[in-house]
Amino acid sequence: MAVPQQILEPMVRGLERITPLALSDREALLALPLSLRSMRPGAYLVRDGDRPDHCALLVTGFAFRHKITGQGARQIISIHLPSEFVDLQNIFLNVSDHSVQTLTESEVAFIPRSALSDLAMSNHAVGRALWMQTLIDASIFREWVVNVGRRDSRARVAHILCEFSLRLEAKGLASGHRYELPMTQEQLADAVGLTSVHVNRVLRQLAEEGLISRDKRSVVIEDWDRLSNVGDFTERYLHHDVPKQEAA
Amino acid sequence: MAVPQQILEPMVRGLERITPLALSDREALLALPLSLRSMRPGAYLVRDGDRPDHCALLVTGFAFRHKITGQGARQIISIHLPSEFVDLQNIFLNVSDHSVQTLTESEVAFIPRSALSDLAMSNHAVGRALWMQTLIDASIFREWVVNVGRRDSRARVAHILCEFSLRLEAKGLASGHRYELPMTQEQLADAVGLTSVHVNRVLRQLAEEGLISRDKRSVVIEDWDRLSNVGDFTERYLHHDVPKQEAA
DNA sequence: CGGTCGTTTGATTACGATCAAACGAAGTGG
DNA sequence: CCACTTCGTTTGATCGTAATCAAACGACCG
Repeated sequence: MAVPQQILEPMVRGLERITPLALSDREALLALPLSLRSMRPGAYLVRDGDRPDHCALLVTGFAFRHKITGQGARQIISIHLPSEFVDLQNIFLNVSDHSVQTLTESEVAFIPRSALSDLAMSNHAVGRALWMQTLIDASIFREWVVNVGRRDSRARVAHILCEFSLRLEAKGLASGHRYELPMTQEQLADAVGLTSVHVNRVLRQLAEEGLISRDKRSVVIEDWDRLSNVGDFTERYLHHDVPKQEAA
Repeated sequence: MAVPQQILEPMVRGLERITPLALSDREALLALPLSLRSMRPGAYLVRDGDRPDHCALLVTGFAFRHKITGQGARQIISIHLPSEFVDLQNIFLNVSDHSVQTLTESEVAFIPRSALSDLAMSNHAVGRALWMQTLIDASIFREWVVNVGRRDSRARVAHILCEFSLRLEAKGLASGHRYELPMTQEQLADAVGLTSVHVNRVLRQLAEEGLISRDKRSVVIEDWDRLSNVGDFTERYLHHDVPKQEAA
């Protein structure tokens, strides 16, 4: 269980990787009101069509956003790691256009929309950081359009494995291209626009070729160069280098 | 050729459809410095990897954003109508993660990044409006992920035809579900993740069934109910109703 | 120990890609 | 003004990737 003062701290550190924050900015963020709830795997944080009065922040655990088509097919639109906002767009958009569910047992901080939007409007640095976070989210959506629209099955799976590795490592949640993938193959399939049967075959083949190894949910990228090549992976879209670029 | 004072006016009206602006907010937007350029079809406004020092606003004409995969395939990520910003995320992201090209002969206003970000940070209403515009862009990206990830070819094409119709009508650029589609079938194919050959067959079939009719680039949606049903189209993701919802 | 959920494997099908070619419209230059 | 090119559309034939259908297996859990 997260200690109260530490609940928002990783989120603040995440924003600081995007843009500099003064001590007062950090304190304002840490002082945000919130209600903390434990959620079981598969619990809904937001439903398509909701008019949420709060934004959800993952304190611990993983979550995903998705939409269901009229034919009942599911497309997963993004995966979220601990310390990330899962529906920051609801700070200003009134009706949610998609659903968010936990992947794992999670602790979720619900922050009132008004408190978040007031802070974003009154504090320039915080507003800028939150806005930039939504811009980076959008960049990842764009890459996912490309992934499902123009890559074959091998590349799609390889690409998403590379993305997870870098995002987890950027948060210090993994190292050495080794991590726990908190998704079933069916969820992975819905993230890359394939069937779970086919994802299974692709994963097996990537393992046979020595690009990755797997055990249960754990993934090790054994050959980053070849896997990122197969997955046509370039990290620019993650914008992990934003502050460094500013200095350049 | 646009008259100087009127260059930014449609953009301002677009932002006002999103969130209320005071007279002073409108004047601040209209006073933004810009350099206006005429561009031929296919001209690049931004290139993947650029560090732009300005944001591009389409004054007249149409444009699209895209990425090219390592295998040379192109995925179109969004289409932009007159009066829209085509790369508003570059207000805060330093390196562009995709390219933007005109579809048609266009007039483009290049606004210095610093002028736009200074205004967004100093003027709450303008900042909020621009932020919301980037959030709506992101919502459309999410729907496109679903479109290319989980819909069959008929639905993909029908869906995008419905989207264009509503977006054009919202700007007063079309009415009666009748409009000029400023794209080749190959560009349409790259937007929906298909080949141009297959898009051609789908369009022909939709026309044979009486859902649409076509002549050159002009499209008429003859049966909105059936086409939106085939395309699994729901307009929520366009967030055209944002202000009305606020009042509710 | 049965039951559920997720993974794995095999057999067959089908949707959209690919390859190929003709056609039409618009633009260019002799 | 007409040949000629270029670009986009259209149609046909064949191919291949991933979907679908089906079933067994393994792990975890009550």
